[in-house]
Amino acid sequence: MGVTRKTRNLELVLDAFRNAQEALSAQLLMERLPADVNRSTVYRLLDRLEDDGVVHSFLASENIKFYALCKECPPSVHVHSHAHFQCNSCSQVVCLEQEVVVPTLNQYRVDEAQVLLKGQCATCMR
Amino acid sequence: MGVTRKTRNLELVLDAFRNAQEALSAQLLMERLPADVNRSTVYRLLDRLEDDGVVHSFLASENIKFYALCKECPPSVHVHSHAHFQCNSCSQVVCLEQEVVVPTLNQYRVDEAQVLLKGQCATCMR
DNA sequence: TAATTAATGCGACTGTGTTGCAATAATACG
DNA sequence: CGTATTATTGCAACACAGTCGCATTAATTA
Repeated sequence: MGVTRKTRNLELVLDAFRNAQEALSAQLLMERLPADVNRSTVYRLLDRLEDDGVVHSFLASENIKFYALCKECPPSVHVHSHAHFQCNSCSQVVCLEQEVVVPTLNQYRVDEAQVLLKGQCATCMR
Repeated sequence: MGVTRKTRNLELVLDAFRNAQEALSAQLLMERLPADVNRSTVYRLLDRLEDDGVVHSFLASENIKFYALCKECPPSVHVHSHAHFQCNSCSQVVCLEQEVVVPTLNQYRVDEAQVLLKGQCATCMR
């Protein structure tokens, strides 16, 4: 079950995502929120927002879960096979536009694909 | 720096991987080792084996790192863009043969691609 | 065989994320 | 508006993967 009540914390989290160009981990998100927002609350909000299809999540380096707003995802076909890029130097994560061609497998039914590309971002390359 | 000495624990770990059809997390690996093999030792062996290019690692669900033997990877071009599949029901992880077509990006230099496909394996589908 | 040093075991410690529970506050309804 | 309902919150404790320092053990070297 997802978000049903409009609370201060919910608004703060949504604003943080709207203002962010990149994907955010719970940790990064909390750094952008007032210090008095509870850690558990943040995790619970992220869960609910994901249930509602408002954000999607994926794992990046160091076993850190990142979240980003779902922009052009048709909620019906909510598969998220688009790729994410993480810079090995600054650790920043961005959502890419590209959909990834998921190989067809005859032994498995693929419901979801997580693609994380890693390398150097433009800023860290120069 | 990687593995240099041939120890009992090293042999046990390598045997476990050779006998496994699927990829193993540190946890799963430890279940297949004698109980007296220390947890830290397992993690350190995995690190060394990865440094040496003997195994490769990737993240699966629940923030768990999985490891598998590198079979046909040319050590020179050690990029590991091949996909992995994880069953949402039994959580088993396998290495797939398929290489994934990595999209070319002009703003980023991609050094590595991690592709995790999720769904149902043949056993869990019936 | 002795010296060197990689590997190990242990225990304590991170850091991410979860949970139970009581208190608080957003909504629904009269 | 005032009250009842219940979603949300804060807190503290917890779970778990993985790391680290350090003293001990054991594989290799000479």
